[in-house]
Amino acid sequence: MITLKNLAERLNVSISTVSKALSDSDEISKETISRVKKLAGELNYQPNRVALSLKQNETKTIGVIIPNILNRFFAMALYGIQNEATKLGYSIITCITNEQLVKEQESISLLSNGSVDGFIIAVSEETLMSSRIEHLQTLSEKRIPMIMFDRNLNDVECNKVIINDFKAAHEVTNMFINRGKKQIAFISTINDLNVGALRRIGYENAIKMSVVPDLNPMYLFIKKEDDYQDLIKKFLINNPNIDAIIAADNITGTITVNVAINMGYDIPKNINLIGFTDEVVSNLSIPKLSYIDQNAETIGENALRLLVNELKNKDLDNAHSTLKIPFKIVHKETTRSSI
Amino acid sequence: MITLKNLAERLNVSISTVSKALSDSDEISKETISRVKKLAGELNYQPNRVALSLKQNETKTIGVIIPNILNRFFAMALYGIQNEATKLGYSIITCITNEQLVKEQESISLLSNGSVDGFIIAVSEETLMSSRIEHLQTLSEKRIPMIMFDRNLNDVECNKVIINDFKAAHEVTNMFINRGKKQIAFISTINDLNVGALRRIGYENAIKMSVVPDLNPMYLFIKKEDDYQDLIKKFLINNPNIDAIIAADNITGTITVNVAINMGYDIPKNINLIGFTDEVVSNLSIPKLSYIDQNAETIGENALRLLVNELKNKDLDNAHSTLKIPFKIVHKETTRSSI
DNA sequence: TTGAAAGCGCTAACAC
DNA sequence: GTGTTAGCGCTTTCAA
Repeated sequence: MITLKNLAERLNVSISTVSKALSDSDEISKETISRVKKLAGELNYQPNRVALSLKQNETKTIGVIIPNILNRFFAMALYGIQNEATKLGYSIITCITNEQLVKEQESISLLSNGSVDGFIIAVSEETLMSSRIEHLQTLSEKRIPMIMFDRNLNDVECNKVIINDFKAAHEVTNMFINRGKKQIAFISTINDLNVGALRRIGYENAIKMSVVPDLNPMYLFIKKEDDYQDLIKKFLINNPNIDAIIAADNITGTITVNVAINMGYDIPKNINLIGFTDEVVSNLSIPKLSYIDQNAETIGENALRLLVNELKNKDLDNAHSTLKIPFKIVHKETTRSSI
Repeated sequence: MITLKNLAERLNVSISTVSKALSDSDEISKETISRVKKLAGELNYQPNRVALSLKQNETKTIGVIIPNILNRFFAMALYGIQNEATKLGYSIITCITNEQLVKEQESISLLSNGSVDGFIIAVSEETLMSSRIEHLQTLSEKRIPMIMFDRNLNDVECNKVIINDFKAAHEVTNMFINRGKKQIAFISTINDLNVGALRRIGYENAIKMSVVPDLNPMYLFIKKEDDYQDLIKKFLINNPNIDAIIAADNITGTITVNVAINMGYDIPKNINLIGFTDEVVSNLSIPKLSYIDQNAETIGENALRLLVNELKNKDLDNAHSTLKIPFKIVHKETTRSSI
């Protein structure tokens, strides 16, 4: 690793001269500047980031804590965060908590020793369920900025980014009602998560507010360890008149299409279907699954932008708010109007 | 952020005394040690990582460069890397190159200024195709240790981790041959990648070496931008006697099952199918796709372990080698013996 | 048993 | 226009 000192020695000038020359200081003569820059170029000098961080008391690095990288939503959010970070000159240290509170606590504690300037966090399922939030409050106390996204905790004071899950579910439910669907079911593997709950409530609310008579909510709640295909099949057998399904997570929609087709249903003629997922997953079923796009990448980008903003205005003590990113309903084949 | 200096002032001792006390130096009296530790505990002192890094000339951070986080293989590998890193006391800075050479160059250049102690890299498609490897050679010159995995370049001298893709494809092809299959097809969206090529060659080789007469390779090569469902359907129509299929990537296997079922095929009776993918994807089709598990997590873990090993023995100039992680053939429903 | 000082690589206020 | 110095937080050698 080549340092300012190395350059200074070779050029027979002082370290500070080199430093100033490299930053085009007008204290330094044109000639010296070009000599310095020439050598720096030749030797491929790069300022040592660690020394800079120590000096400036900022690392230009952000800690990203996510529960599960195999979940496409988080993977895409991470991609958005990463991209925006690069643009703004930041690096990302990622920690995957695997939905465990302990790992989340460890990661945050590990990184809040000056390793990062701030955090972007989607908390683990365990954290949501247990409401253990001391590790997050510690960050506030230490005045380390943090943004939460997707999995938000009301009791933690910070800026947050989500999509309007309630509205999304509400809207598609109403769409089904307007299409004259009478038995609209709701399938979820994530009822324990707040996003899962919001989607469920949006659905429920639309059903209950409807003026259509005899409209009742129908649920299939699945646990992570269950056999999805099996439970969905049984659910369809037990409820043969279902004519629309909303899948609250990013995978059961696809599985439901496959199961229903396999049972001989004609989709979308017999059943309209929509999931909360994305383009790639949509292509994994025949017919292709319609979906509510959660704009994960946009969520990530916005989370990062908000955080960098906070870092730049650390002195100002702004009030916290929650940014709602618009969702997008993408009609593929499972909601083709059968009229 | 609370520092040694803070502690020293409060305790009316010198900074070095505090430092030594915290590391249980026997130069310091028991009493001082306990006083120091008590206060440090109360104030929740954590040594500043940046200062430590500068002093020790190591960051305990590793740069991980991967092409695409939405690819489950890389996501799982990252998870393995991350986990093992935490165990060994390292952090991970992730860069996603989105399969672009430029981003790969930028990421590496950005991080090779002392930000990380070493790299774990799966190069981008563009890098593979263009064979532009200066940015990787720079790392060797700078003596920054690096491990490559999955996407390996022969011209880059470093330790590498892969699965034996050739053998895996060879083995399943032979399995199909032994089952009496006569028209064994190979579908791939990744023929441009070396893993893709290795799988193809393993398949070809098994076909060619076979003593069964009239056995010929049959290919469907798909481009990323193509409509997968459509091309696969046409392929099946044009080759109605296919009785076995190997899907070289982690997604076309599932799509092929769905397309074939949709066309009225009975699987696995008419066609045996296997993909290079994982458990979760396997569950997205009916019948469930059999697959070759690439042990992505294990690959990641091993890559990290190798790298840390190198970091610990930076002086020793070991020869480089390629570690082959065993694959696992997981028989689900699409290879159920139809006999 | 404790403290002073140097130094990791860098910037910046302040001399000269 | 250039150099000296101090200091970011830490460890470690050497001195007291």
